[in-house]
Amino acid sequence: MANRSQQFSVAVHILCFLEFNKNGRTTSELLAMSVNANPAVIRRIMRKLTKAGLIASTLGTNASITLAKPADQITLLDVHRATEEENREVFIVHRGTNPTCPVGSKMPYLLEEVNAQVLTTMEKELAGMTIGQMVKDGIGIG
Amino acid sequence: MANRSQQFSVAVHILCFLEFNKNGRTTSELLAMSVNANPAVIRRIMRKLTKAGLIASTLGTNASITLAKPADQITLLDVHRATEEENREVFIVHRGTNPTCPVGSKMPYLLEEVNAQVLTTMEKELAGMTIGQMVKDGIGIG
DNA sequence: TGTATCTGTAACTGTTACTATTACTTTTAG
DNA sequence: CTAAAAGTAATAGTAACAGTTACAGATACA
Repeated sequence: MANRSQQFSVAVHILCFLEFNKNGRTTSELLAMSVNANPAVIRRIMRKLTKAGLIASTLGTNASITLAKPADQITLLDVHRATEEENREVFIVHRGTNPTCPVGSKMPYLLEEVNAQVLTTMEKELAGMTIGQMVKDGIGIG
Repeated sequence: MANRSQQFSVAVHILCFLEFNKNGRTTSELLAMSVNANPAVIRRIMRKLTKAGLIASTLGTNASITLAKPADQITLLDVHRATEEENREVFIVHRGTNPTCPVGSKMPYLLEEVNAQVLTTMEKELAGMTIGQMVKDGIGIG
């Protein structure tokens, strides 16, 4: 498949952590410890989640990070779109084909069609899963 | 998504070309011209397709490459499994999480479950598409 | 039987995209 | 005013892939 980033994984992790720890204060450093990554990496992904309206954060000494809406209303499709917006390919469509060849000239279009179909199916699947479910079923209410 | 390789794309291209040109002789150099890539790249992918029983090739002066079975019986799932066998992740599962954290210790397993579900759905979709269809509908019989 | 052609394969290089890291700015509670 | 934490940018390190070169192995054909 097409993208080699763990941003989706880490984003789901962040959101699950926020739900799990909703009664405590969560900082990027705390998240970094749970994910086992650099705080700057966490903040880089947070930026996307904030832009997508999934989390909110405050600044200053007692700064904290929280979910921007109930965990049951955050689907994995929301997370996927937030982190992989630029990358809409399930597999990389090779576009540098030979335009003078009857096959080569049509392949990119055909592959784009295949990709679109698969992506749609995949997104439908992701839309049925929520952060709330994952925490309830997989981690338990903290 | 998880893999940044165009091998699936090129593999589909190769198979479509073989079906389209089934009355002519196809060489790796001809394929390389259509794909617009180095013949060695073509042969690298051919190796996987041969191993998967999708194509057959002969050696020597009049060597040629052919489909090993009717194009209607080659699904995109076959192609996907042939090229992405080692890469069973739709997104990269981050496994280096903190094992002493109640969230971090469970995330890899939870993400693997999500991945398995999405992958299954995706594979079902790919199983419904064949090389035969693509050539018939998208390129036309040569 | 020798030679040309083409696949099979291995090794190396270049490129690209991602994570890790560092450092600095901005904001806000006390 | 100071400390703590998010926001952000720039750089370095790393890993995976495509591109390339080179050569070995097989076979048709003269």
